[in-house]
Amino acid sequence: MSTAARKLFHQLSVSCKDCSLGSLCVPHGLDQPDIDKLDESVGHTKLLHSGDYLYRQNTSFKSLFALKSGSVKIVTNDPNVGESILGVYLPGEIIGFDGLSSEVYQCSIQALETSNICEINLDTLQADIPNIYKQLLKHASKAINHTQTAGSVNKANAKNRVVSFLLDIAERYQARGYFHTEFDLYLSRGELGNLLNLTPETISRNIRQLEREKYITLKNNRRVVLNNIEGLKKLNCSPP
Amino acid sequence: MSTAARKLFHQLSVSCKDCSLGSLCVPHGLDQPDIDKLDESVGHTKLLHSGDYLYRQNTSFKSLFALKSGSVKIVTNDPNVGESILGVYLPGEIIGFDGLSSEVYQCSIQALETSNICEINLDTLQADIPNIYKQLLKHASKAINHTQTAGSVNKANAKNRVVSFLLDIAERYQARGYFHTEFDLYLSRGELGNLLNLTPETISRNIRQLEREKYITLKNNRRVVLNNIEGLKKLNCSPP
DNA sequence: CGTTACGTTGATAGGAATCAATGAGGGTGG
DNA sequence: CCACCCTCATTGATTCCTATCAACGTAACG
Repeated sequence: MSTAARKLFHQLSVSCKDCSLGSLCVPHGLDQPDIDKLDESVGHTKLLHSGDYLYRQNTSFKSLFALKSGSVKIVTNDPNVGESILGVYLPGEIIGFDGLSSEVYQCSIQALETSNICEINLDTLQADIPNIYKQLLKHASKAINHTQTAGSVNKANAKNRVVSFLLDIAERYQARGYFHTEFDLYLSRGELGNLLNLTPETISRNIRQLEREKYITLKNNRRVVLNNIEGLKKLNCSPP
Repeated sequence: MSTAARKLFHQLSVSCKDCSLGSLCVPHGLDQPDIDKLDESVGHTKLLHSGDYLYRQNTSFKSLFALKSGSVKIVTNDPNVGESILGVYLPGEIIGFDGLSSEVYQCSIQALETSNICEINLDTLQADIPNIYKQLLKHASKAINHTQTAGSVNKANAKNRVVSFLLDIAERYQARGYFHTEFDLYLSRGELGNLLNLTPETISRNIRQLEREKYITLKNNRRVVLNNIEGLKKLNCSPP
């Protein structure tokens, strides 16, 4: 880690009330005493590098986590099917619900880039902050809604699935106030295909066609610029 | 409603501690005082008939619900895509998480048969029972896991999707102690196709082929008998 | 500079969608 | 009670989209 990076990292180890995520994370809706209590239960920021695991499938549940910066993928490994990528998490999103019901993580979380993550230990929270459970329940609810709509993407053809994915990422960045018309795809064509139930070849063909149609521009194959978000949305509204 | 049915209905209006669902529902993990508090927050059992809505998409969130008997489907209506069936709920499962994060139900719930449903009013629960939030969070977590695995079914071919659906229903009945090798499909071929991202014709062809192969037996087109669950599981493990 | 993994592009094959026709069941009204 | 209608299910023929197979290009890395 470079000196500059180290400095940046330390800046990120702040308390919940000073955290740049602000209302995007769990504390939203809590009053000051509750946030202070939350602070005590939130461990130091973890630093993950690309490829590092936050936790692995079939290990015992320890905590929920809040993604502070970077991005990670959530994957399951079923011996019959192989590795399935279920989605990606962006800053401000809560990770770990997959382990809550059975006390064993049902998925693995792997960093797609350098990422900072806060640990939310439910045991130390105890019953101290009832409101925080309400907040977590809301996050879980949002996760359910997102997973469900992501599942219905499978009804669309290949092109619309790719477009839906790009728009989904853009909207999630936008909802959190990030620049949303240009971002890195930290997933390879193969991983995108895995996520969208398509082959790498089909992903490539459709991304290239979107580029020929001027909807997007590619930089170095991994960075995508959305030139015409409204056009992309229309594409999805009126299937060919 | 017949006299017998009315009598049955009244029998079902019992308190949480006497409910036949027992540990399958929310109270699991709560102590007696908490269950008593829960009882106060649980409204009378609602009776729904086939086609009735428990709630409709885009209406404001009121409560979570516990399905006591019967079955319902959860659907979303996107003007671009039309109606999408996201899944079915069986007895002991919690309904309504889709409305929790935004305070507006994101889906509709429609009864597939005569069904009894308990209402769980979160407002009256307040902060009285911190543990209940823990329980609800676990239910939400389970829902996330289920939705995710259901989504990965879309990677399979048509036959395996049908098999996965049948096995999923069977396992959920079994987990709750119900007879699980014979049950009614309250979904039409078209609805099954909608749920599994296939056409009614494809559903029909695959169901009939499973019947020809003796894996299942159909009664009146809607009732299915699983003759060889182990065989069905093997089918899914080793795709052709 | 070779190696390796990833991405692109083309040709072909396969599986599900679509189109079309018939069959079966359930309810309604004559 | 039966004929009719309407919806759903089934089955076959054909089409279309994506997977598969194959070859080549490209970039990062030691």
